[in-house]
Amino acid sequence: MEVCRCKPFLKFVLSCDYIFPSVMATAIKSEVVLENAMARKLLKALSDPLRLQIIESLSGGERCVCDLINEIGLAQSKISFHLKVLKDAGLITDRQTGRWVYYQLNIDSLNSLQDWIELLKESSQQPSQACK
Amino acid sequence: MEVCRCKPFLKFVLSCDYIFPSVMATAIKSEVVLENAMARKLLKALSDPLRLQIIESLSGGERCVCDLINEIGLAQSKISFHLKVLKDAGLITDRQTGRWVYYQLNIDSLNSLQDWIELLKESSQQPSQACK
DNA sequence: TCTTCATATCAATTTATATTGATGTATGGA
DNA sequence: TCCATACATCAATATAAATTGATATGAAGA
Repeated sequence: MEVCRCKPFLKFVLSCDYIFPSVMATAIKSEVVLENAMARKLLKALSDPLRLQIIESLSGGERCVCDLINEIGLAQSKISFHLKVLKDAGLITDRQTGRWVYYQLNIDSLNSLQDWIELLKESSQQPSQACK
Repeated sequence: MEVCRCKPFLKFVLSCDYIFPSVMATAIKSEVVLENAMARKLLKALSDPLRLQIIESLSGGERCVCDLINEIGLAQSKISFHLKVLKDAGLITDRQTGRWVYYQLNIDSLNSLQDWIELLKESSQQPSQACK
């Protein structure tokens, strides 16, 4: 009995939001295989211009919401909304100190995304053909 | 005169749809720096479940639209719509033979995306801080 | 030329996402 | 305890994207 190897090519390993332990912040490769659904969440979060602007801001280091509001110059509710989307995707983490909430870029999520793309590439470079 | 290095950290090099010459199909690294807008287009294109399914199909090799319709089992106009989005993002290329149009995954676009993410990571790992 | 098949495109609708302005919540200082 | 600040959340609206069913295009065979 032969099985067609064309279709499902990405291993489904993780399925929740607890994917990026900040513990492994120094890892170069993520060692974590993203589930497609999680990868899509990351991709969609990054694909918005405002959110990308936030990410760029955070790439300069930790920022509180008020910093971001000043840097980007937009309504607070707007910034908060997009911070939530980014946080839900695992791209950023937050930390509260007094009245301030500081957000930080989560490099692990970017590593995981790179690895996920790598898998996509690898699976497509197999010489397997036209299973029909 | 000091310039704040916090903000703009991605080089803007290319700005049109002619980014991925199929010529360089064997390159491992893309050698192409994606403009943010183009990167966002790629990210958004990949973030849709149906389009990802199409990409997965195409990772098994070239497919005509009718193949995709059979494999995925959805309306033709739907498939065509998403193929267009993927093509506009540079993720796939097409080639017509008679009545059939064959689509193929463009690995270069994935390389470029990986490199773009790499830049994002690198810029955020600089010890530059709090320019305010 | 007429017909069929493969695919693209379109207009109308539905669904998802983002924006806005307002209100809620928790913290710290007076 | 009262007020101001920092941020989150919400309801209403606006905008963008996807779906649907129909029609258009263009190639190939009769």
